[in-house]
Amino acid sequence: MSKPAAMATKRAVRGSKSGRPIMALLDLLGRRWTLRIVWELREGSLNSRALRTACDEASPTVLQARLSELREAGLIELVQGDGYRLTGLGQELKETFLPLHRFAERWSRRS
Amino acid sequence: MSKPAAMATKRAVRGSKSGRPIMALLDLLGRRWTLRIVWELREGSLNSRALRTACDEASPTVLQARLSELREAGLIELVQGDGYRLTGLGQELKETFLPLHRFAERWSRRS
DNA sequence: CGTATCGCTACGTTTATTGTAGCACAGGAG
DNA sequence: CTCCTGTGCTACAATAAACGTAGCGATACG
Repeated sequence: MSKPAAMATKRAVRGSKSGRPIMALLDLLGRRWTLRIVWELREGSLNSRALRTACDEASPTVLQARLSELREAGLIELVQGDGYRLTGLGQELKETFLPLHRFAERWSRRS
Repeated sequence: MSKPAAMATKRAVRGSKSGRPIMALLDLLGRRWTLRIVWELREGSLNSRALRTACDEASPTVLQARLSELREAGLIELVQGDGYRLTGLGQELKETFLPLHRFAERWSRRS
């Protein structure tokens, strides 16, 4: 019980010295597996095990860390018996990312 | 020529085992400073020093690494006498991110 | 030449991530 | 009740990534 999982209480995200929300957001999303987690939850909820499988068996240590951060950020939530899922805010973020899918296709065909 | 330049040409990005472009893209963007660099270049070109200043004095080591990766990915380019700037593809990516700015404002007002 | 700026790199220290193992807790049989 | 099974989550040593400081070679200008 060394870490109550919510000890940070919205601690300033790394690199967000400017105080601008966009910087804090870019910093949060610029951590390993964060974007991936949001992406994998785009179609519905996944429990922690399924999420781990979806994320190429990422180590549970960092995965739990990211899940805690995303929960603190109010982007995902843990629902009993249903696993993790995007919150309303998370859904909005997801919508922002959907065009990324199409872009990735064009990008993969770069010369 | 310390950089072999042989590794160029679209080397597999970390975590892109699936081969899906979106995974490679999410992985590329999920590295420290990558999103930030694209963001800082959204309004025009910046040389390496100015970019470093814009990115909260991030260490040049990782900054150069990200710039190399982004150049390999064809998202940015280095123009003599003008510094780094987004390529056409990079501009497309930027367009995808613009809604993120507005979202960040809503997100920062979360309860 | 001396100076200045550019893109970029070396290298030792600090921080983040990985991989393996396992915990506490909650249900559902038997 | 006890024995399973699955869940969210954590410990901990090893590895990889990022940091911070310093400085390189090349170029340009006086």
